[in-house]
Amino acid sequence: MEIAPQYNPKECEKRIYAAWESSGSFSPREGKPGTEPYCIMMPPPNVTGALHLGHAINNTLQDIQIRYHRMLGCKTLWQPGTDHAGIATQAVVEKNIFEKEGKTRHDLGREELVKRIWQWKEQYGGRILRQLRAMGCSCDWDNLRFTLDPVCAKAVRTTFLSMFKAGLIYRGKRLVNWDVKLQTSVSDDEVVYETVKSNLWHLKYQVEGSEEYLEVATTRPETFFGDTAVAVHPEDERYKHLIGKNVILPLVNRAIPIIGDALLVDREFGTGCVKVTPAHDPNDYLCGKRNKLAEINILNPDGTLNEVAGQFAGMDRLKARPLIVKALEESGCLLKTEPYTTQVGHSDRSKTPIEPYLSDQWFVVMADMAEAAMAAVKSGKIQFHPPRFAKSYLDWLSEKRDWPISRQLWWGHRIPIWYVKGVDEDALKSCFGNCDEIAWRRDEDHDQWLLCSSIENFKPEEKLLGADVRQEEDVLDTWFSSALWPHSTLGWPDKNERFETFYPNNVLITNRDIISLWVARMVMTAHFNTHSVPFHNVMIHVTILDGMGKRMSKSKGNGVDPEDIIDQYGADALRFSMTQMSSDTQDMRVPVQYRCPHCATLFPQNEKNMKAETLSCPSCKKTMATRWAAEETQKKEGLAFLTSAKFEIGRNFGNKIWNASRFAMQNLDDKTPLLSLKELKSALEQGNFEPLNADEEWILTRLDETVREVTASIEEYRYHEYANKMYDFMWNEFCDWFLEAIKPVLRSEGKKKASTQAVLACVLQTALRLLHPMMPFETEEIWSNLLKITGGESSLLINAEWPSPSGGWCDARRLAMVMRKYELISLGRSMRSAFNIGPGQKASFILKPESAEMQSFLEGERETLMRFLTAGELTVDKDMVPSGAMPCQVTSDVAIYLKLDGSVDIAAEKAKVEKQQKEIAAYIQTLEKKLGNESFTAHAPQEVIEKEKAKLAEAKDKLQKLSELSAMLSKA
RNA sequence: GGGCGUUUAGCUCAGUUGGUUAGAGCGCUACCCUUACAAGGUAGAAGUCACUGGUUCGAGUCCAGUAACGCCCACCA
Repeated sequence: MEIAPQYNPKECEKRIYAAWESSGSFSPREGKPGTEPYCIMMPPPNVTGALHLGHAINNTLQDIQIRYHRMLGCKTLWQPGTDHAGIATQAVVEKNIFEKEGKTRHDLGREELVKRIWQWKEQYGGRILRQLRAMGCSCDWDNLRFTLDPVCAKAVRTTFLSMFKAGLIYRGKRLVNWDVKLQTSVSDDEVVYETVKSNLWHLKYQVEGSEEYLEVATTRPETFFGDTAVAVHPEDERYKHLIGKNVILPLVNRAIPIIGDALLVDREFGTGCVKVTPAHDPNDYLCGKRNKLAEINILNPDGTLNEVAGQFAGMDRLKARPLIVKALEESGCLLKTEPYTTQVGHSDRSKTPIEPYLSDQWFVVMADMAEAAMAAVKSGKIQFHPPRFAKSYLDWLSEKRDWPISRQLWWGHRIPIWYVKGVDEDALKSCFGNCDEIAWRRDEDHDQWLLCSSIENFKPEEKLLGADVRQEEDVLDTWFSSALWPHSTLGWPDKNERFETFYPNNVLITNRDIISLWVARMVMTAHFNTHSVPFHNVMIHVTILDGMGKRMSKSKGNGVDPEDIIDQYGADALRFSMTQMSSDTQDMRVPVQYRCPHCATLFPQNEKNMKAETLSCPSCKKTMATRWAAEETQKKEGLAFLTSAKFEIGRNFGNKIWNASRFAMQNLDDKTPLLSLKELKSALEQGNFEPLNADEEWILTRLDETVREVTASIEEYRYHEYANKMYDFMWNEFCDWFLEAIKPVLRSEGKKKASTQAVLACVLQTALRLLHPMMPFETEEIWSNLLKITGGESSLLINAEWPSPSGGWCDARRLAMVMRKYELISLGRSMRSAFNIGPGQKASFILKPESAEMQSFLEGERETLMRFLTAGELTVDKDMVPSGAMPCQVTSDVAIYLKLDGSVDIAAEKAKVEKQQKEIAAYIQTLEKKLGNESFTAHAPQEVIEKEKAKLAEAKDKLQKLSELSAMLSKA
């Protein structure tokens, strides 16, 4: 069978993924006896978004757990899905429609806009699913969920109704973060603060009936139309006497009171006087509540000033600002203007400045649910990995601020509330009285009923004839449906087998930035709906940063498409590199480069070129488009894609595995059994094979340890350890030593050959199983080749059993001798190099072991030693006495001499030996000092003392040999 | 302002309950296309473990403080 000398991911990835899918391997299947079901919910990405490397690491780590548990034999479910992402999606579609057709959502109307967004979803919603498949994610695609689909919608309505019945849902006027562009409120979490250079305007408010005036400062002068008081500190001697009097607002000549408020006013700041605008500032709002002040709204929903602003009514508040300042100045009420740098909240979605705005909103009462969610973590029912992330979760929940859930959008779950006027309660009772799915409550303030129902397409107006019935226009915050994800996707509230099997989920794997937005809310709703935790573990992984240390994100422009990496390096390379990066301490910097489509030159992405539409290649000077290019014509020049050298390690490792396997398979045949570690062990015990040689004992022992360590690493979410252990085992132990060591046996035709083939096949197939969760495509490809060559029945590695160690291959003494052999080879090679003996040139070595046991071991290993050392001659002589000066290296129980034809520079050799002597003498000194210290021997554990003693003995042996060598060189 | 984290080789990062003569990959130097692999092999150079103090027989590892950087939360008119 011909196997290519390089692994080609493109050739096999699609084919293998199709094979997995068509075999039904992604669907949960009956678990083996003694195993528990295992389930992970994929954090649902925004349906119209594109995944970047942050998602790639997230999904790689999930897939590793899923594949590992599948191999353990668990009934395994990875639930995939996407999120409708209310604001983000609607904003994108609205913008697109406006650009193409010049129409706003109000021109289109609700029904049409929602229809358009669904179309958009159908058109672009496939991209992330493609990306996930390209990455090799083994999710249960047959049960793909979407937060707006009927299953999730039912869960949303049911939850809302239960909360309504429990009195946890209320409607109230609140100051919300108003996005004037999208004309919706956004939650605190969706507001980002940006530093803005502005002014601080000092205004003069004349005290009524007095010559005195108060000086107040503001960054938003237009809000003075909404002022309903001026606050001073009640203990402030400067102003105490004015409390209770009024000041006259300039231009509008409205009198407002001077009040004392110790909470709002910081005496040290500015003038110590604060204008109070309850309807447009969060702190002022609270102050207004405390002092029962009027709330005057100055804005229209679109951000223009309303009639309160008199001559400025109808103007955008930002455009009106300079005019208002001018008017104030002309009226003599502007005292001064000073430059001021301030933090202004911006909408994360539309990037426009947020206006605090008073409006009617729906809220969920958090107190009890937050308490329960905190208890779930405090009691250990939910564990964070690493544990420190529990703190940010608990801190956020402890604030227990009510959750504003209404959004003035059209894309989302419409709030299942109907306002009913003109009927009495008897009418409601007679229409809906015996229905569990309907509840109502009186809203005295508006002389109406609030009717809530979980019934799909509920049409109360059809029953309540003659009444004034109107459904709430607002939709629910996206996080409301995401919060239900762990149970809604499993079909809750309907009783079903899937829910019973997989709920609670085992682990949630996510990034830390949504611990409060999402994780906390899932725990709360899970408790409310199911009286259970949604999952037992929360694994928080590293954040991917760009080369400048900034978080990778789509909007920043530094996001790298996983498919770009896969295109260049392959999915397994991406996955391996991601896994290896995934330690739990540091975030991972991934320096990003552009790749020129014309000449393949790589050049770094930086602040300057990050958002450029086109770039010119620093090498060939040709133009290329970036993915920011607005015009398709620009892209015809060629599209630069983003890449990062970080993934070369994965590709190189993949190629190494490929070639090691290729070599192995070239040396196996259809008589070679594919045994597990335990099967091999028992076959050996039954005498079915020749006894193991030292290298075989060593590699099997190492493999056993690797199985143990790697299993623990995955179980405990130490992914980078998993990657590194596999890397070391495959590259440094399996390839560099073992494969080299067994080459002669494989080329021979002796009795031993079949045994060595069996060992090789066992090690290879075990390693493939261990690697599979991390590098599924390549291992699957090699697996199928391996089965063909050894004549095994065809099967998929994805469903193979996870290895378990066997143990008892050889004792520690034997292992130490093998390691000594490798050490001697390294030392010998070092000498070759030091004396400029070329790679092809044969050299002569003499080994001088201390013991007869070592002598006989090394005799037995003569062939390997000679080959690894490219030796033409090798003597093992316990009683050897060096004839004249010879280069030498020592270990504690064997010395290795290099025989040279020409003369040796005795002085140079002596200097080398003396340098080593010095080093080792210093080392011995520190060890002796340590061991001679009574406190050490008294305090340190016995184990450590023994280890130090062994080190000392070994160092002394080594020094002894160096001294002999030195003495000999002096005589020469 | 509050919280969390980071600082180890030129770069990106490991370093498990303190027991290290401090590791890896990339990059660098020298030699090698040797019949699995040049996406490779062999040998090598390279670090005052941010700084200061403390605890300890012993500190990269624990404690306190300082500095720089990053993230989250809150936000002063």
